[in-house]
Amino acid sequence: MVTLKDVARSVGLSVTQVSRALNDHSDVNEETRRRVKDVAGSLGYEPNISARKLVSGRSGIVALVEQKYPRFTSDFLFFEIVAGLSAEFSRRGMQFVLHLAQEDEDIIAVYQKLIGNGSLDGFVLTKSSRDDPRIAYLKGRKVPFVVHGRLPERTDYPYFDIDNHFVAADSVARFLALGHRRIGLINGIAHFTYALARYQGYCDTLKAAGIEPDPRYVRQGDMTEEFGYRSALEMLVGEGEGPTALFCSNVLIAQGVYRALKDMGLSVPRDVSVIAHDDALPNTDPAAFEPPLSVTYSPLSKSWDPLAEYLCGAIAGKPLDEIQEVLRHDFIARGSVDKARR
Amino acid sequence: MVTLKDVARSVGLSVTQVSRALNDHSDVNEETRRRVKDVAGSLGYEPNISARKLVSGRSGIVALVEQKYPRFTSDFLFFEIVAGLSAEFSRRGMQFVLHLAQEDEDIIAVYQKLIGNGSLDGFVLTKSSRDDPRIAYLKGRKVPFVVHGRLPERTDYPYFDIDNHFVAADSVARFLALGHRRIGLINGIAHFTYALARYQGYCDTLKAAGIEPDPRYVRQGDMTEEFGYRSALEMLVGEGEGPTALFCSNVLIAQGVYRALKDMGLSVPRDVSVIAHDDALPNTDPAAFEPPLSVTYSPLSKSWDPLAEYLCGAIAGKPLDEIQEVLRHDFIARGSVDKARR
DNA sequence: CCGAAAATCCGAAACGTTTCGGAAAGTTAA
DNA sequence: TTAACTTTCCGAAACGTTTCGGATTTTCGG
Repeated sequence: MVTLKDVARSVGLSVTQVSRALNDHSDVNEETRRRVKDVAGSLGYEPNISARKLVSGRSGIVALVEQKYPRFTSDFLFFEIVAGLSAEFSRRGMQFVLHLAQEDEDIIAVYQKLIGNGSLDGFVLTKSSRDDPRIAYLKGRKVPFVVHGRLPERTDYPYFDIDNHFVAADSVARFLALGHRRIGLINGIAHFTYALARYQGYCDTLKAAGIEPDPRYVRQGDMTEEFGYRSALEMLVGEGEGPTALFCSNVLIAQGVYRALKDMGLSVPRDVSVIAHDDALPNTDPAAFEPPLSVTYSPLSKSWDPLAEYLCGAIAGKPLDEIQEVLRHDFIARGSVDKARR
Repeated sequence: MVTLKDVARSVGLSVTQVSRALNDHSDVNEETRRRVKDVAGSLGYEPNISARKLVSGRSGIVALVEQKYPRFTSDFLFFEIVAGLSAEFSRRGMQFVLHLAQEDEDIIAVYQKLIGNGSLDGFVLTKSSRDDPRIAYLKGRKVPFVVHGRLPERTDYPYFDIDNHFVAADSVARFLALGHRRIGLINGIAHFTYALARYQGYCDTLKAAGIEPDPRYVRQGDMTEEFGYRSALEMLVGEGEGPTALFCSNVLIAQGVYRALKDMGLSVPRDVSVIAHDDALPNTDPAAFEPPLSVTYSPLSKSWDPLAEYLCGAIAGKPLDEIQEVLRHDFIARGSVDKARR
């Protein structure tokens, strides 16, 4: 292994000055700096992260901790996250690693251990849930982190999120404007913050229009095609009148909804109008739907850059208001929404 | 952060002795060891891995380095690997992390950097390919690693592999025994060692039976359902006689083959016999095929334990012959194979 | 040409752990 | 009682880096 000492000897300087040169400190001659970097490069020097972390507290490594769950290995959304974040941190000269915790482990204990280990600079948290214990814990230990999502009850930490309340509110408002009164919601699992916010947006907008949300028109669960199919079937098959408009929390659900409607001989948008939220994931193209699906559009892939940026900011000690952001979606009108007929 | 010094002060011993107690060295009183561990536990002490690695060379962290590729986020096989390895290393008190390299990075440079960083104890390599440059490099730098697979031309490193030559040879031999002469192979991408070995097994067995392998009956590519479908179609639709038996390198391919045969009005096993290799991945159950699919059975999930074990062995400096293994598959006969009729 | 300021450099300490060599106390054999 | 072990402990050095404080040289205004 080639160390600072080797470089120093080879370039005829002290270890101190070599370190300062490589780290772009101010008091080193420009010509010297160049020479040092050249020599270090040709020697194949790589700073020993353990040593660096030990003395400076910085390792340049951040982690995403994920706990295994049953659907884990088929959750391609998750790997989209890993790939995206990895690229962004890499671009910033940092290392991003995935630490997979076991199903039976206490997640807080895992963080505790990793922090105690002292080789990470910070964490990215995804899938924030109501009363997320991780946030309270990390905040308490003063470890830098950034959250993909945000909690309704506290926001004193770095985060990047889309305006999920508005995602649902916007869609519902559009339905209302077209005369729909029986509007349904097929949402994600209730304890995730994004699902919660969408549910709130859904309820608030209906209430503001003088409509009491009807629990028969609301389903919350795993956002799969199958779940969308089942939910739509249940809502429309039961006695009483089914919804004339449906908001789906992702495109997969909408896929299931389309299939269910087809199976029942109903048509989009004549019988039922549909809007879905589109994360712009690969393998799902709402424009290819028949008819093309109108969406609230907010590519997940736009999150990786700010998430990385804000975590780096948090590590660098930036003030909170510079490392928080809520983004609004775009609405893309296609052919799946029409005025109410029933 | 609570350090060894804190524990030492709290328990009234020297830092040295506390360290030795926690690491189960011999020259510490049993009663003392217990006391030390109690105190360390109640103080929430976690050894600082950076410091440990610096002095002892051991961090307890191993990594899997994967380079991004187009299908990455939908490659659930890969995440099966990550999940499996993670669990096994965790069980051994080690940490397993995933480092995702970018598409445009030179993979050797990535390893070079990670090694220079000096915070990892070793690597797991998957998807070994012909003349895999990673193996030569790691071997040269004397960094511990274990390979999932093995190279035909060199085997002087720790590995775990199944007998891929025999996987194909066994299947082909069974076809031959039933009178088949025109036997096809739908394989994985040619430069991966497992695909290469299976191709060899396929050719060798045919030749031993006096049959010259016919390139029209061989396809090598991405192991997807689509690829299986296309390949079967091409082989059977072209002029001349198509194969009467097909060996598929995984169950997805076989799925495609079944669909192609159905589309062409051919039946399994009357018109074409089919055997596939079954890694026993979730979401694919060969017994549920119509007719049930006969397979060479070798669950991928059995690899994680030996891979972890052998990498730990390599780190501990065990001799090579204790950390190499080639496993043979089981053949499971179901309803997709019959004697040749054409 | 002098003194001060700026530019450039360096030695030594520190981070938290493991380990080497040895010390002190207790035990056993003669 | 003494010599030789055993058992149990400890001080100090080392790993490779960053950083604090100061030292040395160069530059420049007057």
